Amino acid sequence: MPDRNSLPDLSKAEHDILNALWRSGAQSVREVHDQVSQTTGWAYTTTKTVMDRMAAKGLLERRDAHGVFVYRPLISRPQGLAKMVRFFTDRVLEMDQTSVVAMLQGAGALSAEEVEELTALMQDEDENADDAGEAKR
Amino acid sequence: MPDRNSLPDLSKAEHDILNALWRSGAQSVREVHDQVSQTTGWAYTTTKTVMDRMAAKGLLERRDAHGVFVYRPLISRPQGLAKMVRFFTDRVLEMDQTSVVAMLQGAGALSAEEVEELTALMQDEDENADDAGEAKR
DNA sequence: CCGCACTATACTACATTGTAGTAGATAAAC
DNA sequence: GTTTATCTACTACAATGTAGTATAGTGCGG
Repeated sequence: MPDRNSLPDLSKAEHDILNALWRSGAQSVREVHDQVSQTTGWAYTTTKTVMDRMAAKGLLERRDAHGVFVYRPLISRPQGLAKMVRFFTDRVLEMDQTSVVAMLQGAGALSAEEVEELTALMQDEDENADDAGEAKR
Repeated sequence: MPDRNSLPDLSKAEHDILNALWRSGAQSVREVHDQVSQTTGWAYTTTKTVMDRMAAKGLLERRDAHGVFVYRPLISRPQGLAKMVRFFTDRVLEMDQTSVVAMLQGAGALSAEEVEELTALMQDEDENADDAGEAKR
């Protein structure tokens, strides 16, 4: 498997960027910015900075398309969601994740395949027993 | 109303601390640390630093109890949850919040009163029309 | 009584993230 | 070709994540 292992722990800003990319595919900073600025209110350079840092970290792939850089997400939505859903259920709500996943499915927030992938990922993590203290990121 | 207005935007670490306090009431750094370190793996001083910063920001009240400082949360769980649930539904999942709130209720993650308070808070925010661009924090 | 060990508290430190401004390079428009 | 709009790169600074070190009480073994 090419994936190092252990999903990335995404920040809020990173989620916003990824959402735009997951929604509409690979895009330039400008295109992403036009989407996220609506909800975030960010300056254009903020979007740019976050995206570049993400590319540097290997979260996005940056490619020159006729003079302009286009960014492509290197992780799938379920992969990105896993940690966040995990944090949300375990640490914010202190509840079992099954209800949440069930809800996602019911509400149509994720496609059937996405739900399946997400479920598998979260299960993996359980097995990896990433209990406290070890291996931060 | 004593509350300035607009709920705080809590970080993940802050949520962890607050959860311990909401769960077991006002506690010393040591007591909180014994709880959160299990899931976070933090060093004692990390817990301390975060809690002190929260006190400085007015999220916690710090009081000397016979030589040891005891911290008390200054916001309720629904207040703390509001922004996070909001972010989660709007930005991470891009879905309507009603399903989420319904699920919280169903799964017993929140008490009936908490759900009610949370619902009211999120509604307020909607009305306050805190749309993009203005008044960050 | 006195110094030692333990704990609490305070200060300092350094990396990452949040959020952006400014300068230089290009390309498009006159 | 000079001006103008973009894109990209570099820089900046505050907040957060994560902790180490230094100092001050405090109770214990002697």
